[in-house]
Amino acid sequence: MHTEGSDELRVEGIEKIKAVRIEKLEGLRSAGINPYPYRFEVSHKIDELITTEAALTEAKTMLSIAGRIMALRGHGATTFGHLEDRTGRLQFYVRRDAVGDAAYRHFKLIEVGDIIGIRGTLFRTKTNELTLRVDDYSVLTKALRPLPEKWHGLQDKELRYRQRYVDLIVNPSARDVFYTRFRLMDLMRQFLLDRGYLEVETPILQPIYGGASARPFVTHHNALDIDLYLRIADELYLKRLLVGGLEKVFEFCKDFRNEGIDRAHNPEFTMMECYSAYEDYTDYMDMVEEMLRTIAGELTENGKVTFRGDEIDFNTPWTRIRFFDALEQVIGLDFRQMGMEEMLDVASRYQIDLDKITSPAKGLDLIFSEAVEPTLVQPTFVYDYPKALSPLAKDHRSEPGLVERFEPFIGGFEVGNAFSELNDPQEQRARFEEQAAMRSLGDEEAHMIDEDYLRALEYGMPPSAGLGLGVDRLVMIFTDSNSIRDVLFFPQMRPESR
RNA sequence: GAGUCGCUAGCUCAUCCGGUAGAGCACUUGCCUUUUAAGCAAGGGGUACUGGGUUCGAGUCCCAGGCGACUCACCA
Repeated sequence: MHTEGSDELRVEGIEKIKAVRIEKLEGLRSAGINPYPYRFEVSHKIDELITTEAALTEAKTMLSIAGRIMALRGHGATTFGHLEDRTGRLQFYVRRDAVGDAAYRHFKLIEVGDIIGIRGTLFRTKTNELTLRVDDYSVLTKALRPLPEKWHGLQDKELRYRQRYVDLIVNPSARDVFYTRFRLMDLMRQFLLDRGYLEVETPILQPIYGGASARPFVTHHNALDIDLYLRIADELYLKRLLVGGLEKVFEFCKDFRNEGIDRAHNPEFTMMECYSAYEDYTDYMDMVEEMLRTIAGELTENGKVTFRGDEIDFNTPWTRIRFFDALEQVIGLDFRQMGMEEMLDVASRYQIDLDKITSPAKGLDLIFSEAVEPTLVQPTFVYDYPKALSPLAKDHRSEPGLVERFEPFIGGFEVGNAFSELNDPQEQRARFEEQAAMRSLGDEEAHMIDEDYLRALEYGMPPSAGLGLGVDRLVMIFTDSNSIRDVLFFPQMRPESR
């Protein structure tokens, strides 16, 4: 790319800044220095230097670290700067008489944002800052663009989301969120592996979508000439594996739902779904409680997190309340025997759009979301849901009209969904047919009839508990993030114009 | 989807009632061998999101569009 030439003087703005940096890059090349070499021998990460300083200084150990230059302060024949690697930030000190005239001259072609490796020994400056005295350095990567302002960092949320790589360079708080995210996923994975679960993978491209109520993305396979759906859940595949005898399985499942984007929703998001043969939903309430207590214990000092100003405590046993009891507790009415008219009256008190109440079950669902959910700040299980809302859950063993289902709530957020899994193939077929009827009435989110899944159930699926946890939402709670975009590296955005 | 707010230098932000578009950081140049938010000094850098309109004159007022943020409504 040749942007220079006769009108070089007219190159301004970011192009001018890049041109200057390219000029320095060429300066390095003409001095025989490759600005993009292949490797560098790193002896220590910066946090190791900090923690083992005394021994290293005592032994005058020759050290090497690598990272990005975040600050430079030149003073003629000396230069101070800060180098940052994944573990921390360290001051370095370059002297002309230590590195030599030529190397010092070439060092002037290095600037903030470049990645370098340095070798030297530790000392403390007269202001007592731990510093690496540089004997020798290597340019590792020349950067052509300047970093954002060092004090305020990158503030513009749009830029932070679109150019996450820059956000991660300059905003430590952004890095922290993602370290927490992936540590949480590791802890969840280890918790399940420790209990004999097998981590599996199931299809993302599915000929029939199911396992949740949502509109899917559709794509097309050319060779087979069929439409395929990006999965909205992996539930029905994991339960096929239970039929196959795998007994305990889980998957970190990227799901895709073709719906709106807002603070709590991204078109692709991550669920963790797990299933265990010979257990039921009460076992899984215990497990979820223990899992989150374990995770909170590892991620926090005291098992407590602050989310939107509320302190959430994972140490104490969770509140467990039945769906209708929760409604009664908040609203003061028994919804079990309530007629449609009275329900509509209640719904109108909570500013619910009455047109959305297409069935008694839907009305209960909406009233619950509006009136009860926001009150469930401390970890709470709501259980024993109306059957009509749960086509994949098993009938309640003693209460007709209910299913053995629970949802964990934290910080006013629904963070998951679990049940004793319906494994009666005839009952499942009947439930699918109800869904199909709703579909034909125009409910695009109702389930499709999955004949292969029914065939699998006909071979026999052991009594099982199943659970889906919304990973993104849990990360939001553990990082006190207000938006799902803050816990996804690359949230979905409209394409940049131009 | 609705409402509110925002978009000015690479970044962070000013520009008061419509009157020549400014600062800090970054960058360039000079000086400087323990500095540190930024050593000291000087200098360069602008399609004010886009397109219309009003006006002698628009970053500023009006209209339309683009992108985003926040709040609300719905789905995890």
